[in-house]
Amino acid sequence: MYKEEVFDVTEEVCTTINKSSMLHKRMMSKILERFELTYAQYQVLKTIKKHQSLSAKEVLVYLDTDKATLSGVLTRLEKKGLIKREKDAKDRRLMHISLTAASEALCQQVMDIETTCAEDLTKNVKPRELKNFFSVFERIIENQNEKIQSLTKS
Amino acid sequence: MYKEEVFDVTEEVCTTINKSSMLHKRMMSKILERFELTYAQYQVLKTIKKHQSLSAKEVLVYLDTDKATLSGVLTRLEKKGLIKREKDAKDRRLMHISLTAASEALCQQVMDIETTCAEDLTKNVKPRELKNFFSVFERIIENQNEKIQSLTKS
DNA sequence: TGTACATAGGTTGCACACAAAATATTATAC
DNA sequence: GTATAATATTTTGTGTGCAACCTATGTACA
Repeated sequence: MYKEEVFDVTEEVCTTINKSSMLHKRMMSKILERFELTYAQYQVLKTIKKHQSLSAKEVLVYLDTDKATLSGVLTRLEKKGLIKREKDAKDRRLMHISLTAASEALCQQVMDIETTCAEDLTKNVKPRELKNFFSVFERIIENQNEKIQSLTKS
Repeated sequence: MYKEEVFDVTEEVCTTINKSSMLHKRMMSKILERFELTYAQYQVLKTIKKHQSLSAKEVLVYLDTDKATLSGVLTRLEKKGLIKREKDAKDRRLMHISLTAASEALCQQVMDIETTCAEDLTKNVKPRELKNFFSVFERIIENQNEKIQSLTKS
């Protein structure tokens, strides 16, 4: 009896996390709509803005995403004139990616809206509760990574 | 100072949720690989199994996903012989979707594995902590829905 | 020096997320 | 009783997620 309850709750953890993630993407998409940006594109812009200039590889690490996906996103951003790509003079495999003046301003504008919005999401959560929430979440993510590791090996 | 800290943490909530969601999909994809199923396909099978037979519309409500996406998933599942689609005799707009003997067994097999895996994800989380975790999460999701509502109206 | 390996990045193919439009069928208004 | 609106589902187009493969460049070592 007790065991079954644990199982149910545990499985609900996953569906809850997925649901919330989906909602967040929907929210951001709604916000980004009028800027004609997708969420993935915005994340890339934000990451580059934070570090001034990055290689594609570095963006991959920061966003924990896939190079094939990123490649497409970068192509579209470049086409829109929101990023510049330049080959490294020394190591010609490397691409230096940086924002343009237009995207600097655009990105900052969205970041301001995002901050305001994000603040509302935890408006009725006490700091102490939020801290515990993170503590549990960190353990879950650690366990997820472990599980993926063990599944990848076998 | 304090305010900035709150903002940072809040924004981290979103990235944490997204990260965990991504990890869960990766984990499930790894598990489903050898069954030649995708996570979306499995979710649809599981939903139908739980309710014996559903219309596409009903599956949409349960999974809170998109009808265009679902249509494609159903087409692929039917092609693999894992679901049957039959038009309702009275209302010929409705499709009754049900599992086949093959997919009943397949789905149960995956569900058993999933249960075992999901259990591990909260292995080092106390029941009380998990309860609080959910309590916070419910509020966040409620806030997300509110925010999306307000963005959709304007 | 040359060969094997590693690394950064891109391309291709399949599946999914989602908006918009199309299609088919039923319900409602008048 | 026919025009109109509503509903269920599919189709189309763009962008993303990801595995597999390809290319170009750099590094290590015999």
